[in-house]
Amino acid sequence: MTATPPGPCDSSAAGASLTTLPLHSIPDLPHALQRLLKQIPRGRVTTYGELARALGDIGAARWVGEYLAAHPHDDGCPCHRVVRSTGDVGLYVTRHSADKTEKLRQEGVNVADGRVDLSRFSFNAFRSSAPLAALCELQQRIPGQLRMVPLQRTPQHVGGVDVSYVSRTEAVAAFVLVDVPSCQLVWSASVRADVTFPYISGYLSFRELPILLKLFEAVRSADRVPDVTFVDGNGILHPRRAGSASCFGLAAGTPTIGVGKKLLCGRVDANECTEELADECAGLHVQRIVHNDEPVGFAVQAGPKNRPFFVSPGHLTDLSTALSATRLVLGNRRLPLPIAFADRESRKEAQRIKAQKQQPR
DNA sequence: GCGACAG
DNA sequence: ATCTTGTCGC
Repeated sequence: MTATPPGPCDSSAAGASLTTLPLHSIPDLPHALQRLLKQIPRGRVTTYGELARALGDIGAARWVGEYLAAHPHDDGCPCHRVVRSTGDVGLYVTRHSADKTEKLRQEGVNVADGRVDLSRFSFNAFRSSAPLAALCELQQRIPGQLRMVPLQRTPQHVGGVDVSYVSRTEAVAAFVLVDVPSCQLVWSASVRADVTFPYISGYLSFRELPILLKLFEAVRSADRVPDVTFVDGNGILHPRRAGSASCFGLAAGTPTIGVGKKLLCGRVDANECTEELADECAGLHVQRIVHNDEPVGFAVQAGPKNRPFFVSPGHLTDLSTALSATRLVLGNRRLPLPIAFADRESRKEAQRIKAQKQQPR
């Protein structure tokens, strides 16, 4: 007998545990960025993209820009030394680019026509542990631990989870329990938590996993664990097959299905896929999503005037199950009902908390 | 200048 | 995701 090579979604790995997802070591990205910032010498500049690269992924450039535009700032802060890759001075934390230009000139950086000559002034020799590169490597070990298997039976209870934000640092996660086949919302719960990891495309799980696990603990305590849970984020429809639905399913040890409103990666197969459809849902369009020559999910259009959504298996489900379960809970809305309900509940709870903070009595 | 990268 | 005026449609 020849050994089976461990491939993506292979079922040879041991049972999932929290050690496979070391949540205790999620890096403090804002702190890492602050440390990099201090390394830029007086009289030199760097770019948002170079800082992102030093953090371990150029994809974090947008967050670097957003963070520096509104961060804890003081007199000694060197954030004026970060400019756009074009050389344009760019935005400043004071909202006045002229302040940034003035500070640069004071330390000998020429600014002509709103631009810096990067070939003369740029600094890129950062010392960094590249925390995002480490997270990327962690993600690459996820797919081998996922179980792509069908559900044992038709689900009777389907869960949905979504996260809303009360502020930049505080989140609310809501869980809804939907009965099948009535599609009625039969129970819901929510939890609050501080969130410090930023949103960076491809790393959503590190932002939302802690609060999702806290939420699922509450679900367990109430003995309301569903047969499968829909998550507001992709499953294996991810550059490294490690979307938030997959990571959540793995960490919680529960079957999950991912739902995205935009296509994160891969391409929509031009051919309508008719085989998976036992066509009883009129006007339902389904097309395969292929990434790196692998089928990873489906684009589902519920109704002719709806934009499609993108469904993929997370953990303890497979492609076929993800689609069939979706059809079980597809109401008249654009999105599967567990996602629509969880979205509504988490927003409602976030609004309630905001109002309560303004009017404490 | 345009397109682009879940939430 | 959130912010946020007006606008469109059921």
